Amino acid sequence: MDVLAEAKKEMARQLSSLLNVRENIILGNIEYPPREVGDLSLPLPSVTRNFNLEVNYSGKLIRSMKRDGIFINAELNEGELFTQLFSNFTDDFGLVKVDQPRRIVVEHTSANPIHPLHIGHLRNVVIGDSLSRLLKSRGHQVNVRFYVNDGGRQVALLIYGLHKLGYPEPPPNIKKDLWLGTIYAMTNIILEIRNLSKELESTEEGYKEKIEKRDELVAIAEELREKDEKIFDLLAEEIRKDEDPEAEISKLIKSYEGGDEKVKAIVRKYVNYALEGFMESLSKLHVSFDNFDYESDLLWSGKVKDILYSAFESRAKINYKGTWALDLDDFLDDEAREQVGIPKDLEIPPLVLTRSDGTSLYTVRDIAYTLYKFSSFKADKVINVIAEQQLVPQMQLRATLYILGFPEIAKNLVHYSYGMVSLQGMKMSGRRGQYVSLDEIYEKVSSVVKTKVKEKGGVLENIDEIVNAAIRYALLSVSANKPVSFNISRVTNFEENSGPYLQYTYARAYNILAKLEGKPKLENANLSDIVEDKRKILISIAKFPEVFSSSADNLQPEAIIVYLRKLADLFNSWYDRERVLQEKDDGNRTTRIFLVKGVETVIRNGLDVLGIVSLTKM
RNA sequence: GGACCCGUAGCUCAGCCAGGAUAGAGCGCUGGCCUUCGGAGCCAGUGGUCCCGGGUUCGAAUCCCGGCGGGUCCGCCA
Repeated sequence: MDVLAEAKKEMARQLSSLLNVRENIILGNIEYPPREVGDLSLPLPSVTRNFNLEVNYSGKLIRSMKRDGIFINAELNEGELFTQLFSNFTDDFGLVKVDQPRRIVVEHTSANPIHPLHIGHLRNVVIGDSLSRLLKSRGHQVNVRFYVNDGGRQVALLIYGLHKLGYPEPPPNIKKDLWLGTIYAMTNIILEIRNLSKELESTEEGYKEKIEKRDELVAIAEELREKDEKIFDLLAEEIRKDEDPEAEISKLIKSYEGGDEKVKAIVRKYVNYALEGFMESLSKLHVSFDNFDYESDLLWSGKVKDILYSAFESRAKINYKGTWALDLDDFLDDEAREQVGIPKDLEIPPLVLTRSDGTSLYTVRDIAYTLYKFSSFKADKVINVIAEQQLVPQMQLRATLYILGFPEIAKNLVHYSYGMVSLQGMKMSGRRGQYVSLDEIYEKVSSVVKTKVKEKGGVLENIDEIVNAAIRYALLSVSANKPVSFNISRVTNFEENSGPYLQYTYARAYNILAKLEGKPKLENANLSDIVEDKRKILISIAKFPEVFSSSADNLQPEAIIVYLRKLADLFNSWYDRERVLQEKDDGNRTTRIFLVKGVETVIRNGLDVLGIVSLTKM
């Protein structure tokens, strides 16, 4: 039950008759004043021209109201608030369910199965998982999916490299995705250098830049070679023997798309090795998926072909650079753009339908996948957690869906975009093997946590949960659309602004309650003890239902982080000043126990929707 | 060149979408607090042209327009 909402209603009801303004208009303008002038506030100019009035009201949840300049400030009756809040207090306090649950697909992470997950993926993982948890807690039906990108050129390139090596098995002492990543990067860089050298032979144009670029690539190649000289040299040798590697890769894509049984078995085997590695990394962060969708299944099922057929029938079809494409720009009017979230002035590039060799392209496969996500879960809404770099392709996707006759799907497809992650200035490239893997990050944070726990004489059993909290907090506390600079020393700083700080605060609250003998009775509480810190804590607890609901409805997990940190600050300040269990007065002790229970519950529920485990010992 | 994102304290960021009172945290720096429920804590101090210039408004960090700086994208890659 949202008692604070009741208080606001009471305030609005009174002012409604006084100002002759509709109640819900007032309700929508009530805010929390920044300073200690009251608990709730209505700026008069937002609802009326009549500023010069006097208010005199004393009611149930609202103790008093008075005008202060252009504001009407109200003071809450903390005793009534306390009684109402705790007379109906449950373990799931604040996790308010929506009236009309919806069916929502969240697709996230979906990393290419060709190299280990790195820090860029980590942001995707953490955002996607928190959104899923938030929406579930809000009462929606949520389906979490991982798109396995096994249909493109990148996997084909990896398989090409593995083919040159005679399809080796990964050595037992190395993580499979890491091993694949090295082979992929080696293959890619050898081919890049080869292609560049060819260009240098045939053209004078941009000679100097190309030489410089080649030198850069050679330097990267040398670094890669150090990882495993035998494999690198063998790969380079075998690729050199190859007359036309690009044709080989193209052939691979064709036979895989065509469903060649031998190729299928090989590709699936290695792709699944990569996925095994992913899941091993992700399980440490408590991330799981309901479905893994292989691109190739869409191809083999004919769903991609169906899309192509209808695209070929479309009046937007054009001939583009020697192949077929859809002209998205001229077939979307301003209204359509508005509906599917494409800026009016943006020139949206045509959607190329197939490669000249007949093989399929990512965005086209993604159209089939989008339709599949909607239909297989009967989804009202699909949220794709994808980096901002893919803004334009995601727009092309929505535009195409609109043009091909799926306007509703285009409208309900949400691109949840997030900014770049950089690691202390270093730029990452999976294709070149330049990245810091998620496992490395995890290990680094973990070793710092171990050292700290030992220093403090804490328990070792929850180290993994502290690492998870530190990582999630660091990535979630920055709004998704902002770029993030991931800095290990900041992530491993567990002072006030951190996940472990919240866990620590939780443990404090929990352990007070754990030592409790007997059950406190609400009617024994001394309401006049609710002053200063305690009053602030009470009001803060009462805000949780509102914070949670709006965080979930606006897809803003960071709002919960900010709120929990403020609550933890309030609690810790008070904790240092006053006792709970040692308090002599029974009435005061009872009041305080209820407040601690409130804090404990709110932090537990808040952390839970963020995927952070509340610890009772650390 | 065009489009999109970002610009708030020395550093990292909340607040901006739904305008409201004297702009908030953490780190850093200075100085204090361990006989009491867990010091990963608490208290005090330090620190701001909210990138700049216009406009709208009773009121702008927040909305609009124009700049500046940084990033991203503009592929028959994903």
